[in-house]
Amino acid sequence: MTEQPAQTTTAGDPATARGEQTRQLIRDTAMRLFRERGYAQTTMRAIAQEAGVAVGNAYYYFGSKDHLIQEFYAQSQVEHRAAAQPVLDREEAFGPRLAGVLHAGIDVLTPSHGFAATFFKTAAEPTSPLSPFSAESSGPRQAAIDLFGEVVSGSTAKVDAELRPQLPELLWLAYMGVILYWVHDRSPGQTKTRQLIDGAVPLIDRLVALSRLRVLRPVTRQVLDLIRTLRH
Amino acid sequence: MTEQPAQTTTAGDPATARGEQTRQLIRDTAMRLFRERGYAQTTMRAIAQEAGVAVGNAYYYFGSKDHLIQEFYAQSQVEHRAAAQPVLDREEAFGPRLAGVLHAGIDVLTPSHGFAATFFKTAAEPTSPLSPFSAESSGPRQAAIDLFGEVVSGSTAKVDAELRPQLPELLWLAYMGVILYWVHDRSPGQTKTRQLIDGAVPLIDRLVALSRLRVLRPVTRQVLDLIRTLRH
DNA sequence: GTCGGTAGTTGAACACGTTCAAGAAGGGCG
DNA sequence: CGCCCTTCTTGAACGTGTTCAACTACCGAC
Repeated sequence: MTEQPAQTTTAGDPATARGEQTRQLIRDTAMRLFRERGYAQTTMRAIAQEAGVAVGNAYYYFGSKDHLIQEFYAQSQVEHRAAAQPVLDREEAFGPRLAGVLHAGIDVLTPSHGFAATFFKTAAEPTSPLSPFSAESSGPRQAAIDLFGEVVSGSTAKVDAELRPQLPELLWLAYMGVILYWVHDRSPGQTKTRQLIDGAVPLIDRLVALSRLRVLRPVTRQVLDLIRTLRH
Repeated sequence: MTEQPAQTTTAGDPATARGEQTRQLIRDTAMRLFRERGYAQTTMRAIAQEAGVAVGNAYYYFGSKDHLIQEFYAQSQVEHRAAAQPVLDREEAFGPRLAGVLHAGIDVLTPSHGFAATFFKTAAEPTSPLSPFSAESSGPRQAAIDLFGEVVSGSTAKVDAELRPQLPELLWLAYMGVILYWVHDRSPGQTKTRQLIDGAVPLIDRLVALSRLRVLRPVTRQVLDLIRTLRH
């Protein structure tokens, strides 16, 4: 129990929060138990007990059990960004960049497939702050969209001028689609999801290239108008 | 309490189930309360009390609170089929048929938008029997796919021979996408969803027509191969 | 040092979904 | 009528997520 002997503000940490250690302790314990037992099988009492705090204390830092998921969400986004860096440094063509970033996302999530699947249920609820479309998720979401922005901007691909500003968000949406498939993917090692990425990327690549063609201009515009309308 | 005076096997009903009345009573009560208060706010105790039975009795007929949703699911499918009939009788062209059937689906769901939204959360969980992709849902799902089969088969559209067998399921998938959007649609009267349908149908229509073009044949095949791979 | 206020912590209590052992109701058969 | 078996029904009890009034630890101000 009595660890952290003198506290001494572990150097560098701003004086912001006294209970920051507790917060991280609870978060890390929860993540570990989620991975070990799954989301539903991990009780708040178990988290509290393993972390050595009272159950009410967990609720001081996290509004609900679901909010612990958001923590996972944010953490995964950061890991995804890091895992994508080598790809962004190495690749120049649009297709390989996109494929690399998508694969990197799945790489990061793979160890959590078992419990991440069940948690996406909560993310799907529109009213939940956990929804990837919700205001509460706007931080990680924007970071993810920016990542796909880098996929485009750093590439040699020539993109239709009207499509360009929408493309990062569209790619993020495609990524959400990949994750939705991944969540339901019961093939060993989620091989099918990898096939989905490798199959879909060339199509997206071709589609993006085609969007500049004179003859397809009306269709491109029609699609973009529709998307603009549907955004809130 | 003491209604249904003599029982007398209300003529026509097969002698199958003694408690069929109770089952329907619980189901109807649950649906009403879901609509009135929302899913989360409706407790099993409330359902039982309003139906005039014990709480355990509800569990005799429905494995869980979630299973009551499946009842709603099946019921909606039947209503959708009925609402689509006039469209299928009236329209001949592929586009209007598809648009009509999609609109009919949303028509049926609209009164339940408030609570249906929150329930789709459960449907999104892959391990749940409620998932539209699950084995338990295969009945309603196949019925829905067949409905889109009628959209195609009854139309004057000429469809690529390779695409033809996959098309009904693809259209159903698109319908699932529409519902996903509808669930998140907070515009008054879900107007945006209607715009989505009206905007997407011409695109789908055009895409289906284009699939027959010689030059696009490789792409069509590539897409179809991918889809075949990804199906389980 | 002590006072006061904020931040952090506690665990009992609540409402909920769900389970289950016990019983009641119904009907076929001798 | 009495028996037995299946179907149906009951409500108390369990484990869960969550709340909250009370308490403690810390820290700056005087």
